[in-house]
Amino acid sequence: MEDDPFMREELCEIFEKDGYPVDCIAEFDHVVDEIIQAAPGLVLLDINLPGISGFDICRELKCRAMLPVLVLTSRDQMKDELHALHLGADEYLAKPCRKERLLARAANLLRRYEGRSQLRPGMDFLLDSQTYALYIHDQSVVLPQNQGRLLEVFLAHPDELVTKETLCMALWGTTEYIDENALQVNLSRLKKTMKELAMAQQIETVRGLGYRLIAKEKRDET
Amino acid sequence: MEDDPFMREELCEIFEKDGYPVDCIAEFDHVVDEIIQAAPGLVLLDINLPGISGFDICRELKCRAMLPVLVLTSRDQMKDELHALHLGADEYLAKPCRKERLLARAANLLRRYEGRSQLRPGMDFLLDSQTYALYIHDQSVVLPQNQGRLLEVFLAHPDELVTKETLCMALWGTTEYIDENALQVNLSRLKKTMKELAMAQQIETVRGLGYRLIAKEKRDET
DNA sequence: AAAAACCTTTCATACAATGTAAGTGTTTTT
DNA sequence: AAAAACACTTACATTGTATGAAAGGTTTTT
Repeated sequence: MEDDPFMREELCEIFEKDGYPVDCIAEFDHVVDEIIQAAPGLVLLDINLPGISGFDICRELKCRAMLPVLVLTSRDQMKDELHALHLGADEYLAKPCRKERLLARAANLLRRYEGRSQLRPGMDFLLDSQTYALYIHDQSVVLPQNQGRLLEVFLAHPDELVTKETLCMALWGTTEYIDENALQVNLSRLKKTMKELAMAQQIETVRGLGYRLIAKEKRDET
Repeated sequence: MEDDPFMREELCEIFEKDGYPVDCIAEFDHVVDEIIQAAPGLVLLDINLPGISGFDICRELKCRAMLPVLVLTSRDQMKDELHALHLGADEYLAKPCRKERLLARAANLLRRYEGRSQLRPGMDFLLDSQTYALYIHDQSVVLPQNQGRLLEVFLAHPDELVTKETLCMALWGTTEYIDENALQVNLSRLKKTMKELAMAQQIETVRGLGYRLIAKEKRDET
């Protein structure tokens, strides 16, 4: 995705010379749909697009598909970099940039995602599993440990049922004794912050069995 | 990494039976270099190693590479857990331990780290100005507010002199009264964490005037 | 050597995170 | 309809972390 025709040509050439098939996109309506349709192995995204924010595209892409995204920009400001990483960009390169470096990064990304690229149901947020920093809607919040651990478990099993035992394990590392109440309190707190952040996901209760993370729209199916 | 040959054999078997290729390490010189060279998907680390501290290895590993680390230790050393988690271990299991549990944790860690890009060209760290989450060396830490604010100010003026007034402003929003001591204490704490994280930048004191953030190598120029 | 500027540690306080306990709400069973 | 089981939320006490005050140490300057 690149609006400058000259740059676009050059990028295409670089990759095609190396044997990669390339799709160029210069029109940016419904671009995410298009990309998902095309199902490429890697997305090269220029942040400086006319009339539309590359950040928004990046975020939406990362929400709807598990694809490696390489962000290109001339603005080599720290702030943009941060922003991009929040939105899940995998790499970030300032242009101009040597083509060897670009190809190396691209190859690296492709290798890393090999066999794993896939469309993913609506995740509109990112959770740093080390700090439990939660990035959503260009906001970021640090979750308390317990809430972070719980959300992490749900993310590892999207749409699946998660038993109370599993959740207790994640919190206290033991299956022996399960403190139902403490778990409920922590879940309640997590739900509250999820609501406050207007997340598109919800924690659904499966009476007698456990819980499940589910997109809000899906709530009434089943 | 395991010194006991019997245990080592057993662990290898468990994982190989499940289809994971395994490298065993029983010699602990330059072990971190070796690990980084081998670039495994997961490190299994015994804390009780002869002649060397598993904690140190864990810390160094986490400084220099983004790898999931699963710490193993005997059950009676539970208080080590805190220590290990502080050094960035991702999981902590007491042995003996059922192999299903071990495999589950390992699989979970592998999943969690998969696709997580922490390569950051240019600056070797990033600071989220909302949460003060600091990303460095494929680690992430949430700084206390004051340390975050200070570092933020320095980032806004890289290599430039920053006066004490400016810093106090950032901390307490006033120029009227300046608490030199409190500022010094907070700077001291920031320096400490920067050292612990092995950051390539340093805060340099300009006697009588203020402070300056500067790359370590540059320190002796001027 | 003495003074000035700066640094770091220790301690007390304030605040946030967590578990306990109690009370309320909601299903399911009788 | 009542009772029981399960789930949710709030309030409070405890614990742990972040912070500033104070004191003593170190480096630089005179």
